[in-house]
Parts: sequence; C-alpha cells; structure tokens
Amino acid sequence: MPAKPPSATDVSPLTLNRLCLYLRSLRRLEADGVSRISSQDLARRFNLSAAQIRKDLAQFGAFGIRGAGYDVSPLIERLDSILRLDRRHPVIVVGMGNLGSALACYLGFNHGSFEVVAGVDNDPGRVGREVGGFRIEHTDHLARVVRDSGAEIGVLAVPAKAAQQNYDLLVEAGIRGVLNFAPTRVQPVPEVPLKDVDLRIHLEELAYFLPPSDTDAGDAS
Amino acid sequence: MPAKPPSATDVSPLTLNRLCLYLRSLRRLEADGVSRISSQDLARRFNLSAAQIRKDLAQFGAFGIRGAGYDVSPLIERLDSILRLDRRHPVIVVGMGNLGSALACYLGFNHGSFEVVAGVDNDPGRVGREVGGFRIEHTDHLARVVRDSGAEIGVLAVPAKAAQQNYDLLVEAGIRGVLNFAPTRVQPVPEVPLKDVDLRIHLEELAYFLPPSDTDAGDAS
DNA sequence: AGATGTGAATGAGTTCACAGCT
DNA sequence: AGCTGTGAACTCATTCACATCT
Repeated sequence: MPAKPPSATDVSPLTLNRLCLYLRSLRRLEADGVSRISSQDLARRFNLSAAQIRKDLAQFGAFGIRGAGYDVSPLIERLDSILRLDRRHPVIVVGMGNLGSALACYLGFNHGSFEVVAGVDNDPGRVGREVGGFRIEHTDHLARVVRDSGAEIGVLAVPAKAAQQNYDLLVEAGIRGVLNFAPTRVQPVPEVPLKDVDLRIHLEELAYFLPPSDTDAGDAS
Repeated sequence: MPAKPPSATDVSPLTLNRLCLYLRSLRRLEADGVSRISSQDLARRFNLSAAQIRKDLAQFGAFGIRGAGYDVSPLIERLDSILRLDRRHPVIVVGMGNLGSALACYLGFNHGSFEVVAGVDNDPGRVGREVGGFRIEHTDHLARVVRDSGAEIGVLAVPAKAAQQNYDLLVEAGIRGVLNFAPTRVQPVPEVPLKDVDLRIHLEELAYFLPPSDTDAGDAS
C-alpha cells in the first residue's frame, strides 16, 4: 500500500529541484538509447546519490522493478506527470529587451511543456517586431494579450522599478504564475505563485569560492 | 572569544545565499537612511527570520550591539568583506548573444564589486560591436582577452554544445571561476570553481505550484 | 543474485528561549 | 527595558542497512 501522491505543498524545494534534475538526466539516457537503469548507475553517471533517488521517487509510488532498476521511459512519464510537465504551459514574456528575448528562446524548448506564445514591451520601438513565433505587443494591451494567447505563466524581464507594477497587471489579467527576473523582490498575492530568480546572486555566491587572488596578502597571524 | 572566521568550505550554501540577501536588504536600508536596525525589524521588513539572521551573522563574529541592534553601514562592510565583495571582480562574458548582452548589463552594476570588462563571441557579425564599456572580441583570442582585461570570472552564455569547450578555454586562459548559463552540465576542474545556473529549472519548479487549470478534470476517486 | 523500497540512524538546519550585555 | 549571541530542543534532510521482491 504505497503511493500516497503528495500535493504541491508537501514536496520540499530541495526534492523538487532534484526531481527536475532526475528528469533531465533520464531524458539524456533515453536519447542515448538506455531503456532501463538502476539508481546506482544513475547516481554514478550524474553524480547524484542512489539512496536519495530511491527515496525521492518512492515518495510518489513504487516505480522501480526490484532486482532490475527503473524503466526509463515510463519513469520519465511519471515524473512529467508529477511535475505537471505533461501538459503545455503557454508563457508570456513581459519586457522584450535582451534578457526577455533571450528567455523567449531559452525557455521555449523544454520538450514541449513550455511555449512562449506572446511578448510585450512598453518601448514602441520594439512593438511589432517578430520574435520566435509571435509579434511583440505593447504592454498597454497586456490584459488582452494574456487572454488571447491563453498565457498561463508570466515571465518578468523588466527593469526593477517596473516589476511590481507588471506583476500586478499580470495578476489582474488572470495569469496563474509568475517568474520574476527583475533584480528586486516582488510582493505576491497568494493566488498567483511567484518565483524570484536573481541572476546577480549567483555571481556573488561564486565570488565567495574564488581562490584568493595572487595579490592578496597572506595574513597568517 | 567568539569570531572564528570560517573559510570558504564551511559556510553552507543556504547560509551563503541568505548572507547575500541580508546584504541586499541592508543596502536598501542604508539608502533609505536607516543607520541601525534590530534583527527583528530586519526580519519583519524583508520576511526573514530574526533568530536566523543572528545565527548567521554570529558565525563570523559579534557585530551587533546588545540592546540596540546592528549598525547598518559597518555591517554592510563586514558582509562585503565576508563575501569577498570588498574588491573588484573583473568579469568576461563568453557568448554575446541576447543572453550574454543582457548579462553584461545586469551583472555589471553590483555596487562596484563586479565589472564586466570584456566579451567574446565566435560570430564575426558580432565581433567589433561596442557593448557597455568594451568591444566584443573573437573567441579565438580568448586567452589574450582574459590576460589583457585581467578578467577573474568567466560567464558562459553560449549554446549548450559549446559550454564545456569554452569552460576549458577559460581555465586554460587562467580564469579563477566560471558561471555557466548554458543549459547543460559542465565538468569542472577542481581549481576553477564552476556554478551552473539553469534558467529552465525555475520554470519547471514554478509549474509545480501552478493551480490546476480550470479545464483539468477533478479526479475525486 | 541484484536492486528496490523503507524504517532506523545520523547529520544539517532552524527555531526556541534565555543568560548576559548596553 | 531591549536586543544580541548562543546552547538546547526540535524539525527537516540525507544516508545506512536490510527485509523484500523479481
């Protein structure tokens, strides 16, 4: 009697992050023609932990075959379903500068789960330009564009000072979730989950691990 | 007898991440003219945990004033020093497409700690263009550009298939750390810390928290 | 035999609560 | 009084180790 499918609230962020990694690794294996793999093998190949893979997966049911391992394709399907990647998520990008344009390309191809279907900008110079498969619209028409495109997720790639305002606009337009790349915190409403992605923080974290530069004095007190 | 300054290896990633957030919050306060703040106040304003702020900071010494709180400016200086942000880190961007160009702008201004001093691309059409304060060079001259610019950190904003190769080139050119935005894992050498930043994973994680769409069947079995 | 699924053991991270300083 | 710094309690996460199944 296993398989107690947990709801969104009871999977830890750490586990969620790993599930995404597993899925990615499994897709690679599938592409390489591997049809079955043990947790140990998977761990070795992508430096993960075998016990943790099993624990993480077991949380959602018993997908493995004792003595054999996991069948790759069915497991991918299960993970897709768990992570809600088994259906299409239309995405709208708000702010089509360099970052927005790059995200429109990068985020689009994720095995069909995400599709960037619209983009808006408040710079008239950018409105009308064709990017990917859509035409950039003016931010003034955000609500209409969200409705017409059926966008479910909004990606904020606007300057910091415009982030909160555009989040609010997206919420009002009926968006279901928002990813914020602006370097500022946005105050969410409870109904529309928000994830802040801070590109700078990664640099700061990396700086901490930099070996001291040669010119640094060695204080050996 | 507190103040056991830990070395890079013994601060957990979670703590490191929070220290960056504290620093950011403190800078905001400083800009707003706040000169002293208690952990509780800081926690309230930026939804953090007061006890955790104190624990995190105490790890590096006793910076607070009992009964009063923390003096903002000196604390910023201490955090800058702990996070190695008290010196300039020259950055080179490899791959000056939309993403690279956006990163060159975004990452540059971080209170002077990071400065994007160079950018290379292997597309001759982009070589020679002026961006920010530098001229895009060809990737063929990466080693020279790294040397001449004194770049310490490399930012990879190239297609997935080119990531490993360019990491290796950066290492050979004497770079000290690398931030990889390409949607692929790069195998690092131990001497040159690498941080993979996966832009897609954030979307995947967000999708998990999306409220079920109205069209989803409610399986109430 | 060989690998999963899982309780039990360990370890890491967070919160509590209060002594001690200002 | 008020708030820091910190051991102790607690919660969460990972690893171990093995019974269980193919």
